[in-house]
Amino acid sequence: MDFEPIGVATDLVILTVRSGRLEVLLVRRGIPPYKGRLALPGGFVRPAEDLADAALRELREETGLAGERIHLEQVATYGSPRRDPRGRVVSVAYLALVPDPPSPVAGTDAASAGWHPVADVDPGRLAFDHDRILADAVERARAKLEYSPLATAFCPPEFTISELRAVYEAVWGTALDPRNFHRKVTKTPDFVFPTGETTTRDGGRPAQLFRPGTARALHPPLVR
Amino acid sequence: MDFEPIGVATDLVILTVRSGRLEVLLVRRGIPPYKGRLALPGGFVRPAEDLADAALRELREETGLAGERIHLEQVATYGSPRRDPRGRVVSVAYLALVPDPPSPVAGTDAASAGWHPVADVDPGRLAFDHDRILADAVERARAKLEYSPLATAFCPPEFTISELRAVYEAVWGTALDPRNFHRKVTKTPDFVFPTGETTTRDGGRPAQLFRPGTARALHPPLVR
DNA sequence: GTAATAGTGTCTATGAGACATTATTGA
DNA sequence: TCAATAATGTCTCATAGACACTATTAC
Repeated sequence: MDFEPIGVATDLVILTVRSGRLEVLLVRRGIPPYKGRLALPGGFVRPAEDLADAALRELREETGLAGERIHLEQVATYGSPRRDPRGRVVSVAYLALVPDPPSPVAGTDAASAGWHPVADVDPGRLAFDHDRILADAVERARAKLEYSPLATAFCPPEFTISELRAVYEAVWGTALDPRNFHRKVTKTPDFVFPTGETTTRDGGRPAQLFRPGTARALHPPLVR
Repeated sequence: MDFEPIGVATDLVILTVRSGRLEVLLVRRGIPPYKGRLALPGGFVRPAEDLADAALRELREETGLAGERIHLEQVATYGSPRRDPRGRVVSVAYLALVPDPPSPVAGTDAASAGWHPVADVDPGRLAFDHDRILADAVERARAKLEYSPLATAFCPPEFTISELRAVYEAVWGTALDPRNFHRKVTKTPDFVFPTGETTTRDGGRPAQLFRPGTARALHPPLVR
């Protein structure tokens, strides 16, 4: 077979919502190139490893989270010849959404990993082309909230409509009308299912608890 | 740098609309594996070549079309360890939309390349995992017609509203009301711009000619 | 009681779909 | 004349957004 070997890596954009803000997991690089700079977690794909498995492995190494409660999807592949000064590396970027509070960051790179508000990540501060990758992944997440039940991936297994709304407000950066939001979510078929339980953890009148529904797309979509 | 070399290729899903049908360009493989089977055009990325440039090069080799009038976008990357029996190959799939009638298929692989109605491509007939790649790309095209002005990429430089509607009907496989379609398209800001010219090539009363507008997204979206 | 949040009801403007009607060409 | 397609207008129903109002807890 006639081909030039190229390094294939995966980079992860791991997002969560904490205290009303959209945050991303970044690691501080301990070795050149870009030593000392913040970067997305990632690494090379192993010889017999599927791309998604490589992303899941990185996710586990960085957060200690296993796959069940995690939404993981491919975003895009970045392959400019000069994106890595060490040589030709093509990187497949994945987007992961984890509930708040995520398991404490643990694993081999634990010391250098931490959560950063997406709004505080200045352009040009990240290593490689990770600014672009982060921007593309965040835009993907924002767009998918409209027509998919993705927002529940940011929530604990059981959540209130208010908590779900807080996810939308954090990701979109806009305020939503609580009453219209409640009506739209509960009227969208199979978006969320009531558990029958209630909670007062948000204060005020007890709120119904819901679990993620079976819908894979929202009809009609929620609009920004 | 510590990585296992992996072959990186691009595969193209080149779509057009001909005589009211959505068609895809396929090549018949002359060598193993999958000798004699239909496949998407594609090839390995060169050492100093960007991914999109590799896709453009393949497009030019297969269709003789240069880049200006062509819509090209990345769809997804496929990297199952066993997707190519010859060894580990990761393929970045691109979607290309070309106007009808496209330039005659020419180039090195000309003899084996031809247009096939997407509806006639039976599952399991294509080489490698190209069935899946084709399905993903077609679904991407269908979805993007709703909220982007992408359909104009299937049209000649100047087109009528009827011709644009024929694109939607071919890609979506549904009939649309000509009157409501006309109203929605012409009312969507910057979707299409009138040239001031008319044509009678579709028969009947002369129709205004339009060029693609400057909009990058449609507000509101056209719905299927 | 007050404060806070949950949840329901109502009004209105907008937009989508159905479809009538008129306009302009070729044969 | 008729046939064909283009383009505009009208009607109705559904829904999104604004917001009044009631419900249920903690203090």
